[in-house]
Amino acid sequence: MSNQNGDSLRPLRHSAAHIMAQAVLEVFPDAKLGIGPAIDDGFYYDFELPRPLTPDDLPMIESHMRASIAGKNEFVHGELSIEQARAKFKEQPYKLELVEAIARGELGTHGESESHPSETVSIYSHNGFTDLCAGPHVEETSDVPADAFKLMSIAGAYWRGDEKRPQLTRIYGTAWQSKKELDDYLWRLEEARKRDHRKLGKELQLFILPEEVGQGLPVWLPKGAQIRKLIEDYIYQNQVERGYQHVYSPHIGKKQLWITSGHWELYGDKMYAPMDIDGVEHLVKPMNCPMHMMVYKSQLRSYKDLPLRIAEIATVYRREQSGELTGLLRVRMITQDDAHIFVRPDQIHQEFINVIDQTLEQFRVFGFNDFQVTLSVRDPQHKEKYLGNDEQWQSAEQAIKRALDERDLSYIVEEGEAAFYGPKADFMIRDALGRKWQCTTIQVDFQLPQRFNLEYIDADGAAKQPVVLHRAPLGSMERFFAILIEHYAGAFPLWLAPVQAKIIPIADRHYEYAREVEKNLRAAGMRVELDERPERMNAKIRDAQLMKIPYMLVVGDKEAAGNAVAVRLRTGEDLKAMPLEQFIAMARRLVNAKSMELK
RNA sequence: GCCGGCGUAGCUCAGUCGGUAGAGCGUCGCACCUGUAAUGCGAAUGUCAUCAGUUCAAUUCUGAUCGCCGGCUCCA
Repeated sequence: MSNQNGDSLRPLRHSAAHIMAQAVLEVFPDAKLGIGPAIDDGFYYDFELPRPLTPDDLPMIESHMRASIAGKNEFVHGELSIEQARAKFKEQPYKLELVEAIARGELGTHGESESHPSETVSIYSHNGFTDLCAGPHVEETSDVPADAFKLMSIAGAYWRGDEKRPQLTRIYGTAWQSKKELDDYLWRLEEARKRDHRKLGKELQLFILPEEVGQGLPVWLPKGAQIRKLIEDYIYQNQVERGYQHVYSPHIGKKQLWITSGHWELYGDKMYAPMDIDGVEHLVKPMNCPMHMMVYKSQLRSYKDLPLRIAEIATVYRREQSGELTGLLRVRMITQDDAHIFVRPDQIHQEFINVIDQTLEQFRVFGFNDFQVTLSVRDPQHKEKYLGNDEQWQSAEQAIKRALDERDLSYIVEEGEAAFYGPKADFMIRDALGRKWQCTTIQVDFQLPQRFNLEYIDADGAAKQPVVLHRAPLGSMERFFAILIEHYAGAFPLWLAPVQAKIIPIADRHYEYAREVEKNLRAAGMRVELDERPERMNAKIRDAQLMKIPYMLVVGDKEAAGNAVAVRLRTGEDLKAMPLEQFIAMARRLVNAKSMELK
């Protein structure tokens, strides 16, 4: 979770990490130290320990930390030559590795982002403990308030993020200026957990992930499926208005399709094992690209046909690592709002703008205004890793940059993060717990047109190669739905609410009128349910409230007499009785406007 | 996949220092007929994740398996 204090809290968190490292060394004198940076909401430190750590060990480490804090020891900054550092950290193999990396210029030496070979390393010492550290730190240990830090969890983390290196024990902690800030932070975490899509998905009966079906394979329950259908209908309509043509394609196909596309070689390990069908290997489709290439090739294309926009809300299957699966955010069945746009090189820029506009429009409709854009470009040092010539890359990267600039989007450029087939722009959204997830991707592709021999006949009569734009504005239905649930905390706007209104008769004698109301609202296109359980009105209101249903329509003697409904909003507001026709008109207006409001 | 934690009724959870388990909600039945967040009474409900081992006896101890949760880029 980011916050404005992030930077000012860095020294405090850095120091807390150091105090923790010393505490761990007091408990485990043989521990080997990895790294211990300050992070968004706290700090961590990686250790190689003689035995596995359990959460029960944390209070003991915390109490060592408190003792250290009470000692009021100064943090002293120093510099060592590489030689001195090698001697100083000779018992600490991980630190030594970092010293060598700094000497070679693979790591920044003083916190700067660029790195270059260095003659010296920066160190900090307190109370006889010296650590390799760029800093900054607080003045003394007691500047870390003893009641404003907490060790949160233990995790495994590969040394320098590399699966092939040893796995160290990571201890996560959080640290703040005051106990109140810590309590606020813990409270925010608690609130975030309340809107976790996995919890709400269960409570609101939106989806399940049955063990019997398999990991990462969701089953959408009626209410969740209703919402998804509404999202898909919106996407479909929006795309038709923007000149897209929708297609359907098979869920399996010959393996050769993905060999041709190059995906098999790169992502073969993430695909489900090929199946033999009459002696020919087939794959469950891991991406749609080849299918849409077939659509393009189904006839000879003219330059006048471009851009040709081929869309499909299509499900693909990918074998994501089991440990990476998270609710609906990371699944093995992925339904993309996919499309491939075939353009002439001179159309890349305009079409990129079109897709950006489409993405922003769609996000806005769903109530999102806060995301982070990254532009992934080629690593200029290793141009050989990418397909396509300099001119193509430069013009494509420039086209994307100009498009982002023209739409006033700030973005981070990530060199070397481009796909091998072309540059891309990604949009990230945060979930309730502050984790960032990629939704949108817009990619330029020079490779597929070549691999599939795509052509169009240009104005001069010559056959030329189109460029393909891959794009998925919302990303996947699964991930987007998860983020949507958390964004609204389950209280969906009227146009998306699976049940828009609950009809609540007060007594048995009102059932007949209640059924009439139900019939009229259904006829008016509303999604309504009638609560006919033998419960009291109060209980029915409570249950509708817990299901976050936008409207509760109470009907009793008065309403039956006046062909009315008493409208209660899920916000608790009472709109009092109004004629049924008036309620329908209000709801219809709000749905058509895709409004977030309920009145 | 790897490290750590967890796995008890549909849901949320308690419990058994080894003697085959309980609450609330939900479900079902009966009564109540109610005006804006839980009416009362009664009933049913579990291979205590799975499989093996130790034991007279395992839901409890041990091991394996499956699943879930947190973590595995963020500048020593």
